[in-house]
Amino acid sequence: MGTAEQAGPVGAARAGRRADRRGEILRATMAVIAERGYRGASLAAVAERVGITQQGLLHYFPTKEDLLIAVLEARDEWDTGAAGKQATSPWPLDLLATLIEYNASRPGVVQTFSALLGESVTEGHPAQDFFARRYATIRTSLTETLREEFGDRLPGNLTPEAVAPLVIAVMDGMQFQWLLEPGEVDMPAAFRTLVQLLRQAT
Amino acid sequence: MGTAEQAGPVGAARAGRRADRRGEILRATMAVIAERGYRGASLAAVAERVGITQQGLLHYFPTKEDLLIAVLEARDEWDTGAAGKQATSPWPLDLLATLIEYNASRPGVVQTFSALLGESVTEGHPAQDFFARRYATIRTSLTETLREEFGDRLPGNLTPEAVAPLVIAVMDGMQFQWLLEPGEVDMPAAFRTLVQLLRQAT
DNA sequence: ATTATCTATAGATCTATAGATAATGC
DNA sequence: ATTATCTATAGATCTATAGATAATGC
Repeated sequence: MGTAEQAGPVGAARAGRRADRRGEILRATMAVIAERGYRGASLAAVAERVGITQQGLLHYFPTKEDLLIAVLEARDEWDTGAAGKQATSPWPLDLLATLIEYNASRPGVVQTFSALLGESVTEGHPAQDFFARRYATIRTSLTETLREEFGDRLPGNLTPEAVAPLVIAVMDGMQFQWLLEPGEVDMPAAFRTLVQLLRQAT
Repeated sequence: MGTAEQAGPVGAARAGRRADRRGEILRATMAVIAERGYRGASLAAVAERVGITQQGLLHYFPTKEDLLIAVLEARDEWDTGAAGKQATSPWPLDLLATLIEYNASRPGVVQTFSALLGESVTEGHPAQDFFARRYATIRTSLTETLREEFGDRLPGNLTPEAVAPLVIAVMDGMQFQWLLEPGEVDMPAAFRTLVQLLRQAT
């Protein structure tokens, strides 16, 4: 969902006031989550950033959890949108490398989702489902990618199924090292290193 | 946990009542952090688990942050202790694989530190230094390990320096996938897959 | 009318301080 | 004496509900 446009006035006013405000709130929420995590993010802090009161914010998102859900949905749309309009089409490794370079230029977004990922392993966290589903989807898609590029066997006689979770782990794990010591690690280079490791002759 | 030995009889009472109590508190703290993260962990929840009041707890650790620091110090000791008494001696890859198998049998501990790692990327989190230092140390040590096993060049003509961060990223990243979907991923197997990838002939 | 915000506030928590009381160790 | 805990409480927050008021769209 997300696009709740009653909009559709005369010309076509992009998204409507309400949708604009919602977008503004979502961006503020992501920023506050990056700074303090979801549990540490207060509605008041988000509202202040938008320039309204905490109660005004609840007019758009009735509960704090609704706000988080909306952030996760926006991410879902971004993911599938960036995947070239087809949620199912697997990304070639080189395109993934490009995505990682893009991420490296947006530390704020990386921080928001790394913080959420970390929190999501705690009991009853509302983002648990999101990340579990996301991993399942990405593992499947990446397995397909690897099979297309390498066939049924990769170097070391490994299967695409076995290697896919590794590739994902490298992407996630590097984000933490990079966020903590941006000067010490080169996230895109690390991914290229992995690709090089995979592509060498058997 | 569970064993709350006030033991310490005549002979030489291993650690003393106070030290026992502190240990008990630290274990309770780790459990609560695993459930709710550090920011979400309340002193009252930790105290309740120990069976004292929140004010009683502050007798042992004057502030909440002191409590976290103590948990991180305990982890530091565990790390260097497990490293065979020598903080500097690098672990061979096969020993690392064993460590990961051990971790796979202790989801609680993994969850505590994964949650902390995630939180640590948020602004001013008190565990930031701990994880930054830890990564720096592990990267150095693992680089040495790789150099000992492979020399200056790994498959794909890669350097030990370039590969070390990857290996760490795999370990961290796999923990998140495993915590979120324990049935779907095999953490020790993933690490063995990585080792296999590294060890194949060039 | 509907939508966007605001003021007021209830009801929970949370961390930390102050000071009392009971138990333990010399 | 020192150590372990407790009761009482200050002072901040936090989320969410209730209800008023102003602005916008037909």
